[in-house]
Amino acid sequence: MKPQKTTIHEIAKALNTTASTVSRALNDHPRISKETKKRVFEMAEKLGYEPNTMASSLRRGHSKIIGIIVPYADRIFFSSVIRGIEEEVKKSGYNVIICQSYEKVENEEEDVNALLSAQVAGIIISLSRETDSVDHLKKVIKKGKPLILFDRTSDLISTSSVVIDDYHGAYSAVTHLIQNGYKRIAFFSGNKKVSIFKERFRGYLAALTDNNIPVNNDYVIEVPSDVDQGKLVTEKLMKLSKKPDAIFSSSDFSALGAIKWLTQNNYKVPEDVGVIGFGNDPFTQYLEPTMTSVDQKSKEMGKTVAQVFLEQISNNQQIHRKVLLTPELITRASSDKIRVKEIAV
Amino acid sequence: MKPQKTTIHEIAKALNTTASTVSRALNDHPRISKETKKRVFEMAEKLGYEPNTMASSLRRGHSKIIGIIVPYADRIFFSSVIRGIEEEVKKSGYNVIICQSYEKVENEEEDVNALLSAQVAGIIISLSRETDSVDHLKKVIKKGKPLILFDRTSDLISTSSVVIDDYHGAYSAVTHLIQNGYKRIAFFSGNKKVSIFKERFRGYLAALTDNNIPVNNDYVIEVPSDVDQGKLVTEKLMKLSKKPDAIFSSSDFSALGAIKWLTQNNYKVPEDVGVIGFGNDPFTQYLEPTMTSVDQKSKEMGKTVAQVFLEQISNNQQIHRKVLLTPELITRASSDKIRVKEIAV
DNA sequence: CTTGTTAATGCAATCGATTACATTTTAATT
DNA sequence: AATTAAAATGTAATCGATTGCATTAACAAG
Repeated sequence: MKPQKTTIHEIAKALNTTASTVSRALNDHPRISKETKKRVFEMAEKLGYEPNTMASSLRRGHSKIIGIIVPYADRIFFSSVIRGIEEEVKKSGYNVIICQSYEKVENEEEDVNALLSAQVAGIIISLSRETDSVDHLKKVIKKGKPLILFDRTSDLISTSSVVIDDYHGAYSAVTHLIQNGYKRIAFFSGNKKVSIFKERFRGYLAALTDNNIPVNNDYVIEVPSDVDQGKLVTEKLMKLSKKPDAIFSSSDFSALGAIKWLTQNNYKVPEDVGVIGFGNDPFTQYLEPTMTSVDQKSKEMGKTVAQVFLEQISNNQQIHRKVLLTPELITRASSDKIRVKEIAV
Repeated sequence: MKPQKTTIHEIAKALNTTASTVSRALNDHPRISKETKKRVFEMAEKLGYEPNTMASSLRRGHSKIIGIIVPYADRIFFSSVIRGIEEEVKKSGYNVIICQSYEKVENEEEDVNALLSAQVAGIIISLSRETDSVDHLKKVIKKGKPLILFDRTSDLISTSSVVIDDYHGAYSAVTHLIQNGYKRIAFFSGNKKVSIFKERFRGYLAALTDNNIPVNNDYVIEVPSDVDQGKLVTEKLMKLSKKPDAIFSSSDFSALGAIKWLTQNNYKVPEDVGVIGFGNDPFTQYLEPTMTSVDQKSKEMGKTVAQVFLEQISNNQQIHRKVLLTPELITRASSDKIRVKEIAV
């Protein structure tokens, strides 16, 4: 009852030839005659041969498996990127191993080690929030394997990366608010030490400046990505003598908190206060009002990451590519003062 | 600049011993002296040794990688199960490879083959909608490897599975509606050929019957899991001479459609019509009103699947376990007529 | 001092496939 | 028919770790 396995040796024996010939035939080696190839394939089929990729990887020195490390696999952004990667690399015969860091560097290190031990072809990673040392990543490069960072990157290491243009995303969101007649625009920032939030802040400032709107420091607040925190901060903002008339948030969740607090306190969104989030989480389209948000192009990001990886693999030199994807502002009701006005007229 | 690699042979050479001793020392073999072990570990550390799990898997005949096949990796239910699995099996040193079937049997077959070729330790799968033949799954069992189905299972194959008790989930949802005073309860079903929807329908019927509420066939409708379809069907329902006063939907999305249509047409939820969805998608908690839904225990399901897998691996016999998880009704505003009344008083 | 016993280590085959380097076969040329 | 080039296949080492079966060393008992 033991699982019988067919190897190239059985095929060889059955055909009265050798494993090397069988191997070459299966790999369509030019030095093997057409008839032999045909016989080999037929016998392989007949014996139910299934290649052992592990053995071949061991010999070849590299597998067709890519390691992906993300903080959490069930966050829509990450799962969407993962989907994009898998979809793309599958075409070239690669599979993906998923590891989760749970936002801990230690886990990241362990994962990198496990993946390298498993002889992955390369590693794709979105760093945990607390990752400040990158020695474990350097190890990947030292082994001569492609390392690609996405979304959460680091300046401490020189390698390929794919991120969205956070500056541009913020800039276009704020510009959109201004064009819709909002003037006192607050900004919910994430931790400004993190590059993506730094960039979004820069975009916010630039949009204001370019439109000759003075920056009000009371309007710039660090808010964790969380509904309740969003509510809290909104409440504080709306107690200012000079209330903001719009909020641009670095996170969909704190933006949601803002909308919730505002509507519960009889402010109308978008008429009284416009709101824009960041991330374009699926829930944004189901809210009332529907929420304008900056889409992070997660699937496209996955696809791009995959392409960079494949490119890196084929020219096996360590060429570092930095790809900047342009995020897309998805305009919905929460920021659309103009249309609301028109309809009212 | 080639990536230098340390193998047990280098360690052996450095210590003037042999690879077998090193191997045994690293694996804490009882026949190796304490001093030797210590020397080996120190040298391994010094030389930056990293095991090649591929080589060891090849020799041992099995790897520490589990294959997971799901229709789409970015659906919250699946990504959540995946997270649960990864979290659990990581403790035992396993990694997971993710494959997507995109709801196609052909892809499923290809994935199974690729995974088997990669010598995975076992396969965990949620079937694609159209999977009616299961030969590719039988192959897994024939190879003597654990096969575990979750959520979307099949009667055509005898193996372990983990699903939620859909009957119970529906039963408790409908009972909850009845207890809240609703009497004319409509049911949005999925395709009733699919077992999970069949079960939910059974639960719906049983709850009505047990409470002496007659079943009205006009109230039972097949609706694709889709917001717009939900709206459409709701409109039809509300045009009946005897309008329903509650809707229990097999899907959060069609339930959302119902809520949207109702509120847009001046029906109050939950006062005029109660609504309950199925799935407890994250968006349900952000709606206005927040939506009651049956939680599918996705993370727990992942954890359970992982445990069944590990159990199967250790007693390497093919014991088939069928686990039925109890879903949880998450009551929120959309079905809570009573509380709304009390607050009004 | 020989024999027996146990502990510690070494030897060599093995997992399944690949590949550099022969060797043999076939076909072409003189 | 002999020579030679080209085509097809075979031999054996290799990838890195594991493991059954010796072998050696150390020590105790007779």
